[in-house]
Amino acid sequence: MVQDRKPYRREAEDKRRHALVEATLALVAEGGAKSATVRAIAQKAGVTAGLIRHYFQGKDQLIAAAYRHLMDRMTEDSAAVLNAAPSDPRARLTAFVAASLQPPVVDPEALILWATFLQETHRDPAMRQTHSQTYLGFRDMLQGLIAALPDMRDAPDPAEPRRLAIACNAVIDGLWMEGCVLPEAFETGELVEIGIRSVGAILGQDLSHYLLLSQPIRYEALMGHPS
Amino acid sequence: MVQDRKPYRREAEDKRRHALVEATLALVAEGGAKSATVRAIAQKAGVTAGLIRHYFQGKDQLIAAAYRHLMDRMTEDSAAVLNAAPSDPRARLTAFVAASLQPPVVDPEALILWATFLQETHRDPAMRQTHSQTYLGFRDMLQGLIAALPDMRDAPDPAEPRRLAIACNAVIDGLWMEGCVLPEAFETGELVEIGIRSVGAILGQDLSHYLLLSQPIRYEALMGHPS
DNA sequence: GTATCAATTATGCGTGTGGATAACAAGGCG
DNA sequence: CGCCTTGTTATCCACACGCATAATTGATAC
Repeated sequence: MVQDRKPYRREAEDKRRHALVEATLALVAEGGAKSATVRAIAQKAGVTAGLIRHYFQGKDQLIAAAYRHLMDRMTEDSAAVLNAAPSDPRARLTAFVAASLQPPVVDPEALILWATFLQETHRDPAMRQTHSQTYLGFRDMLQGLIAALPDMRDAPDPAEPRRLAIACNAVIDGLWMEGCVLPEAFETGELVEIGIRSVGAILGQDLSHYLLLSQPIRYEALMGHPS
Repeated sequence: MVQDRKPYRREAEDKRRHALVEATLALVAEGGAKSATVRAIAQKAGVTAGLIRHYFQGKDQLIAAAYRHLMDRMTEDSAAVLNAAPSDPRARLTAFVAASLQPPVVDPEALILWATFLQETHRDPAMRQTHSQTYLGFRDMLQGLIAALPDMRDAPDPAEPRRLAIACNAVIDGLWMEGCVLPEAFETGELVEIGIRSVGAILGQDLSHYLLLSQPIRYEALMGHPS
């Protein structure tokens, strides 16, 4: 009756928390919220279930941490695009929009993660705040790109840039969403073309010429895939 | 030891199925998918849990029926707008867009329902088909409204109406979404104004003048509220 | 009325869940 | 080398879940 206990290594707190968060994202991405049980998460992270309560107050807190982690990385990657983009404001905006509507970002798993956490937004104030911050951060970034456009100097209404950013953000979100759910319903590059033309129409600019210069950002590494 | 059994009435199959579906939607709307247990659904419908299996093969089938019911009613109400709308194509389109971006339609509960069922879309083929049919139905309706516009006769590309419908649909979806999640982040009428202007910009038309004629559709009665 | 049938309730089962607690061992330190 | 801290495992618990099945009762027909 010799009990062979599972051998283990002691790891740094950061590493363990990170592994648990990644496991949570992976499970939610592949099977929805109901697949992310404490036991499944622990198994995927290579530990036993009890360890979760050693690093998090409960499962809810782990879920919240996973959401925060996901959103932080999305924001980081979005910001990274701006750093690597060319100097022409129109090309930068075009690259940004195009990147958001291509396969790495447009990913069925990404939508599942997003929809899952969005539900919690309604009840959990912390989740709600995370969503709010992330959304506004992304939109502000977009607004900055728009404001840098040459024809945006003479704004009749000071609130105009905000409205334009909201509108362009909506187009991107809507196209991204359907591209994730029904990828087979759109031809390759169709969403990008529609997105660029729509954003251009809203802003009163023709951005089609800058499409060739755009390159996709690596936006999805964080979407439930191990980094 | 007299067992007082719960008194009950025998009801028509339609009525019972409908009550169970409504109870499911209400529970999902207020507490997410995890709140919609068979026992909770039965209690809200005024019956006992066992009855669910008498009318549905299992919980999954009940969920699928609820999703289908929700989408069918959304489509019905959307179509109803077209019947009651004025004859001017621009006014019709404007009324349609405006109705989709106002409080009755823009509703936090609506988003929760939508996001919850959207998750299942990834795994359940029946759910996926329901989504696909509903999305395309809505978009085709929008495309019909766009095609009726006076300036849409001379289309250089036969695929152009489709692209425009996809783009306008995306704007509406994106604005609807954020209006549901962060209602306090937008002023009254702001989303409608942005939506109308954006759709107009995409279509190359100025629809602002027709905004006064628009009236909201009663779109939300189906969103988890008892009809 | 009373027999009949099915709609509905009541009860129980096996499983899996999140959480609590005790036992253990890995690695640092003297 | 041996102790100690604590990261980690192992075990248990109370509960809720979906599902199956038996018992009952409301309505209908004759």
